[in-house]
Amino acid sequence: MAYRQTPAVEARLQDNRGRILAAARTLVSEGGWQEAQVASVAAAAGMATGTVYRYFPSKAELFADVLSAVSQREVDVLAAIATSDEPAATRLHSAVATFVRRAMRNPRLAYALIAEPCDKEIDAARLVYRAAVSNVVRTIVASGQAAHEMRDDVAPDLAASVIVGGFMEGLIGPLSPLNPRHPPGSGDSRRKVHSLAHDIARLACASVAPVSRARPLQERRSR
Amino acid sequence: MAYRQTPAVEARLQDNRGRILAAARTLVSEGGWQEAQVASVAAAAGMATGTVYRYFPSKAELFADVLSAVSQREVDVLAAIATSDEPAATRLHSAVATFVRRAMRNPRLAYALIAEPCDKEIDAARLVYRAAVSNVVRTIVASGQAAHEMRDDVAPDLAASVIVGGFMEGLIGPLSPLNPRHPPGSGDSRRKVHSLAHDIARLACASVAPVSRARPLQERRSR
DNA sequence: CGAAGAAATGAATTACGATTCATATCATCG
DNA sequence: CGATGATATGAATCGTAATTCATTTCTTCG
Repeated sequence: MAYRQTPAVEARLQDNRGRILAAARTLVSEGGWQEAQVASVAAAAGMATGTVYRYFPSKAELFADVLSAVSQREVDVLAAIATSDEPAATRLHSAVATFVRRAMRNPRLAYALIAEPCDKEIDAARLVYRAAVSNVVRTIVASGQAAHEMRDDVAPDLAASVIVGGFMEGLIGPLSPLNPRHPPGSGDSRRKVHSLAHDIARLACASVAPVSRARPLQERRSR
Repeated sequence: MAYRQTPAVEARLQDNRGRILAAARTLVSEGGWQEAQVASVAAAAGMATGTVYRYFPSKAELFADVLSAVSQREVDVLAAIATSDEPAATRLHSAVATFVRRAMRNPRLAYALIAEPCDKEIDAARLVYRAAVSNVVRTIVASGQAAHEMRDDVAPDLAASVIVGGFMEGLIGPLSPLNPRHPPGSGDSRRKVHSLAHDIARLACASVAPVSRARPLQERRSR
């Protein structure tokens, strides 16, 4: 017996893993999924291709981990908002607007993670993320309904799905074209981002606003 | 010169093209994208693999055409509703509910075309479809705003994106799991489908309902 | 019928990047 | 140092369908 893992080594291994994740994240955020190749990641992390496979069993798992790391942070932010003691509508507005604003801080990355066409396996990982976000929103809606601050004639899961789908789709347009890139540092005219966030959040809130008894139900129509 | 295209031949060619599209559509609607292989399509259409390439330049274009054919029908249906002379809210409700109901008639196909992870190239074609649907919805919203029947403090494009993203996401859950399959013919308890459609449509309508002056803006909370 | 060109065939080729693995290098410790 | 096992390397391999193309079969018309 001439080997037992040293803390120094363990640290290096840990660090390598982090470097791989960071490199992968950077590549995606710069070139989208097109650049997301295992060999490129390895090169960017300063190691050989095969080494990546000592840390991740497959490309799909590697990028699923990237997705999950980035996403978990967002979910945490939303969860914090969701559990604050504001009224439900306020929390919903804040959650949606915050999500939008944060996404707009790195549009290329957000676009890649949310909407850009990518490998089937990676795409599948998005479902988990969406479900997590949807779950936080469901929490808000459910509490709003319990407090009679939100319409309670729709299941909270359904309302949450619709809201999440709505604000994500609303984001895609502004994120996607990768239009005239703004000089780095200006992010995107603060004003525009802010008002986009506000608009999307208003739409989200409106969909579950309490039905005023005064204003008769909109659609009479059946088909 | 000993050849000039005969109408009979032209008809056969045309027919072949149709058979390929039909076979492709059937395969997707039965097995999702997993079954969507050029060789399978050829076999299902009763011809050799290479023949498919005499009609379509690539797999991606073939399936993009399938997508576009199916989608165009839906867009047409929506467009008809959009141009009826009902109030805007009625049209919106009807458009959304109709879309949902129709999608639920063939959940497997709808799921594949709307949400199932698939090839990058095919996924890209979905954007075109979504844009077309969104465009119809935009029309409705814009007219509703013009008639002061819908809130006009959001750009119609944005509202349309949010609405479309919302109802599509709301659909995915019910479509996706491919849960306990219902015996063919029952489609899915009519009642359930109908109420799902109604619920989703209500959420969509609510997001652009006019802001009642009485009830102060959403995130302020009335009291 | 048969020449000429069109269309169909399907086995073989290709493309492409993920994944492997024999080899080299590094870390530990007696 | 040198033995032992861990870790890293990166060129070679693999897997999977899409795509091609030399050959065959069908159509047209003199």
